[in-house]
Amino acid sequence: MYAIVDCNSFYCSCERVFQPHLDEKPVVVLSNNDGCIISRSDEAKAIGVGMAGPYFLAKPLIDKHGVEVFSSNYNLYGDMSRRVMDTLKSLAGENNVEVYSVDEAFVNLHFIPQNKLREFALELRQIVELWTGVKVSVGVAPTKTLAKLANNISKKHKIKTGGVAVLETEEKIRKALALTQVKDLWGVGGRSAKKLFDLKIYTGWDLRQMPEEWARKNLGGVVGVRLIKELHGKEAIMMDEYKDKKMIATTRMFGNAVSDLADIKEAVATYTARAAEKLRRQNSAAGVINVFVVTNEKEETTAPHFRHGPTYSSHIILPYPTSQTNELIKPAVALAGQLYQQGKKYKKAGVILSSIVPDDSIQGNLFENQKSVGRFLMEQIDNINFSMRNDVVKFASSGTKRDWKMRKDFQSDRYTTRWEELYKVK
DNA sequence: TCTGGGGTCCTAGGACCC
DNA sequence: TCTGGGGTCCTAGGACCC
Repeated sequence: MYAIVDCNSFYCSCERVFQPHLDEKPVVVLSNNDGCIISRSDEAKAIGVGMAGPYFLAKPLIDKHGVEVFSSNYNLYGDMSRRVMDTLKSLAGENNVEVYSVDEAFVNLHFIPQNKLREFALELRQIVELWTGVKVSVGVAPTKTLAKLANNISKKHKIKTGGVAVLETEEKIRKALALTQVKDLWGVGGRSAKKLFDLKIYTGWDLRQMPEEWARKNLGGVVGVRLIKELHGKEAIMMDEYKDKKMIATTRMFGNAVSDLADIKEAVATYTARAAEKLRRQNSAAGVINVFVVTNEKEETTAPHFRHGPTYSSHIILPYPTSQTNELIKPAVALAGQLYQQGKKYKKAGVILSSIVPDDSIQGNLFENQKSVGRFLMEQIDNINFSMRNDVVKFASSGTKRDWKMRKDFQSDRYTTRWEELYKVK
């Protein structure tokens, strides 16, 4: 049996831990650049604030009801996430916890007897809240897909379920599936949902009746087969141990559209430095660097209400894999220079590192002289930047003025990761 | 005026090989 | 005019996730 533990309105909950007067009040958290709404408290949902909608559209509603608004504070959320995950690991054992996202983890419950499942799930829930201040919902079932389904149920009926739903019998699974629309199943996105709807397959139970071979042909091949199996309670998606990332990206919208090559280069250099830090944190090196820019040109698109300009991208295969900021910034900035077109306005840029290998197994290139600033210097920079403020030490090409930096008009303090922003009791 | 930012896995099809 | 039958590796793009 598996549990999925999911933090309720995670980003909002993090803000509330340090501003308890906002409990029971409507709260929302915005994406970078204060663009979209990415987390809503139950009270905000009740008022009718939509998910992932643009902030400016929801603003009248938000003002009318006095909804508390926060810019995203990823330093805080990242640290709170670590605390929640550490708590789960201490209760269930490190090897039984798979961190699935910033606010979700699967827990393998093989060590819990059938008649104690609910008890243990409730304990997880209570202790996480006690130790971190974050409320979670727990779904328990024979497979990950069904556990996600149980979790949806526990969330939808918080009061009745106590935040915990356990699907341990065929009867309960059947009922739950019959009450669930296919689009709400884990692994069914918009495209498949529409296809299924056209085929008159409406509920999870309907879908479970379909043969695996049908799913192989009509529902994304092996992906569809796995889904059907999981709905039958046959485990097809196993616990995953932690794996290094195969791709590392740092991309941002600009606060304002920029047209200067110097600004673009500055942004790309900064993103590269950030991506290189992520790379070093997992002791990897990258063999390919990809840079892209997005203009604000109008473009014919299938989604006219959500207009991005065209994306221009290009990549370089590095002479040898590296994780050193200076070795990555040079080609990245060069790519930015190639992509840049005078007279266009740019609203976004990004850097993607791929062909990632462990950095202790870097294959030397016979023809390149691998003289390096050395990992030592990188480590020192990372340590200083981490323990002090961000970016006390940075590369000159990252610039210093950053006109292109994003908007963050409502940011809370980084209570748990910066001494000078520590939560003040009095 | 203003619309995140990450990731994963899978498949199809092309290039190339014998 | 006729034109096999495998393989592998790589990439782009689709679909999905939070």
